[in-house]
Amino acid sequence: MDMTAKLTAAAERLFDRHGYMATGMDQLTAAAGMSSRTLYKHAGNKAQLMARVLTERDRRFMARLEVQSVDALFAALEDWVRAEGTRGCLFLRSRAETGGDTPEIAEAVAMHKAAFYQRIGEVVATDLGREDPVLAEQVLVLLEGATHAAVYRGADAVSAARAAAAILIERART
Amino acid sequence: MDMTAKLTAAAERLFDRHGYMATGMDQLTAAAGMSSRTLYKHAGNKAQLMARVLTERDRRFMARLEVQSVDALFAALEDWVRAEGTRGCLFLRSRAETGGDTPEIAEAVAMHKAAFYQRIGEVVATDLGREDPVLAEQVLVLLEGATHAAVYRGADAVSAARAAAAILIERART
DNA sequence: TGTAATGTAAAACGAACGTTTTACATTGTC
DNA sequence: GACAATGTAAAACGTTCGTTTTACATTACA
Repeated sequence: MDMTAKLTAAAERLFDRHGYMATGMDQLTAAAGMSSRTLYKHAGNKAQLMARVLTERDRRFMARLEVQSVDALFAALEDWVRAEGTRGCLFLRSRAETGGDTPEIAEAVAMHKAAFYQRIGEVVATDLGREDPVLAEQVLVLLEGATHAAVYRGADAVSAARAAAAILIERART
Repeated sequence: MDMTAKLTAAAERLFDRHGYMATGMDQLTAAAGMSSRTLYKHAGNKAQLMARVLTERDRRFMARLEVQSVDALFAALEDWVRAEGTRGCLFLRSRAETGGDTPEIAEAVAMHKAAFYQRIGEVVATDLGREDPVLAEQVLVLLEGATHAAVYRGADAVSAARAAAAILIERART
C-alpha cells in the first residue's frame, strides 16, 4: 500500500467520523503515519485531499451498484451500511460543511450525485423493461432517505425502504 | 425583538448556510449586531448557541407538522422547502459535523428526531384509522429522503416522495 | 561514487479560533 | 442622585489552524 492510498484511507476514516472541518492536518498526519511534508506533497491541500477521498469513495460505492434490479440496489445499500456504518451521506455532508463554497469538493459531490442519479435510472429501466423517470426519482428518494434515516432509526429504515420500493415497482409493472 | 431572539435567528441563518464549524463567533456578533460580551452573556458558548438554534428550529418545524393526513405532511415539507431552502437536515448535519461528541448538540438532535418519528406515527394512525409502524417508517424514510434528495434534485424530489407516499397509503387502506 | 528522489522530524509562519477582560456609556428605578 | 443592570468597543488570552521551511536520513539508479 503506497503512501497516497494510505493517506486517502486514513483521511476518509477521519473525515467520515469527525467531519471535514473538525479534522486537523496533524490528526491526518498521525493517522496516515507520515510527516506533514509528505502529506502536502501527495495531497496538495486539505480541500484537494477531501476531493480525492470523495472520488475514491464514489468509485467504491458505485461499484456496489452494478446490479440489475431495484431490489438489489437496496441489498447493496444494506451491505454498505453494514460494512461502513450509518453516518449519512459523506458527499452531502462535506458539501454542506463547506457551504458549497469549496470548488474541488462541490465538483466531486456534483459528479457523484449525477452518476448516482443516472445509475438508478438505468437500473429502473433494466428492471422494468422501460424507462420510468418518476419511479427512478422515487427510488432515489428512498435510497437517500434510507441512508439518512438509518443514522437514528438503524437498519430498519433500510428494510422499510426496500419494501416500499418493491411495492412501487410491482405497481409500475402491471 | 430582544437580543436573544435576534442572536438565535442570525445564528440559525449562518450555521445553516455555512455550517457550524465554519461559522466564527465574530461572524455571529456581526450578523447579530452585538458585542461578543453580550453574545456570551446570552448564549453561554458556541455549542449551547447551536443547541438553542436547534431547539428553536424544532419548535418551528414541528408546528408545521400538526396535520391530519400523510399527504399534508408532504405539503408541509414542500412549504418548508420553499420558505427555508434545500440544504438538508440541519439536525443531522450539525450532529455529523461534531461527530456526535458535543452533548448539547447530540441531545437536541435526539430530541427532535424522536419527536419527528412520533409525530409521523400519529399522523399515519390518524390517516389510516389504525397504527401501522412499517408504513410510518416508510413515510419517515420518504420525508428524510425528500429533504436530502431535494438538495441536488430540487423540488421534484419532494413531489415524487409525496406521490410514492400516496400509493403506499392507498395500498395500506384497502 | 555521486546525485536525484523521497522520506522524517520539528520548528516556524501568520492568521484565525473561542473566550475573557478591561474600560466606558446608557438606561430605568428606588 | 445613587445604583444596579445592560449594553458597546476593543484589546488580550492562550490555543490551534493550514501550510511552509529548514535540516537531515535513506534509498535507487546512472
